Amino acid sequence: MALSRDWFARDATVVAPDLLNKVLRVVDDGEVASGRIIETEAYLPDDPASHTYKGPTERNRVMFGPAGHLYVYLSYGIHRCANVVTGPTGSGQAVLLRAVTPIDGLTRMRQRRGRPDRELSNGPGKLCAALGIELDHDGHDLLGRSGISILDDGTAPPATPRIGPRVGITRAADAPLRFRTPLS
DNA sequence: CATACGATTGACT
DNA sequence: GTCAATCGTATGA
Repeated sequence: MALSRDWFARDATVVAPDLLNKVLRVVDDGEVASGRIIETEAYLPDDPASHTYKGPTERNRVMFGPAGHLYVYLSYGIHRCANVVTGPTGSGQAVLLRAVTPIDGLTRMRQRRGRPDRELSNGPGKLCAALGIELDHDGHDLLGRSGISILDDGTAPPATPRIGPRVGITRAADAPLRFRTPLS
């Protein structure tokens, strides 16, 4: 079932671990691709590592908008990274989706990625490529009936998620804001 | 206007 | 393990 606006409007440090085991689904022209979220990272207000740290800009405007929307940006001029906007409107926080395990649309994912199954969607740029998330999706409402959505299929989040430092950033990298489902 | 850099990935030694 | 690719954004002249 779909998640509510209030569910997303909680603090990023709460939403990030709660997103684990939720299903990220992309419907494009009737074609479905989906995966179970297994790794996330929280980006907070007044977080030196967050894109919102220096205030609103053209790129990060979605992060200052209402929760439950998708923030997509171009990373290293090549890759796309997808985030879920969280918290009160205007607070500028989000959760980065770092990895999913494929559920539906495996054939299309292999086609898009051209990599071994293990590397289909085990990274923030990889999952966007595998699921077909584009820069056009920046600002997309996850509660809408079309396109990209996040669903609860009844699988509970892990009782004890593995928590660690964030990855691939240069500032405040030591903050324990990275959440991952323990290996089965 | 000019330029340095990044919430990454994939190829290569 | 190391390192180049690649370009929008931010920052400074």
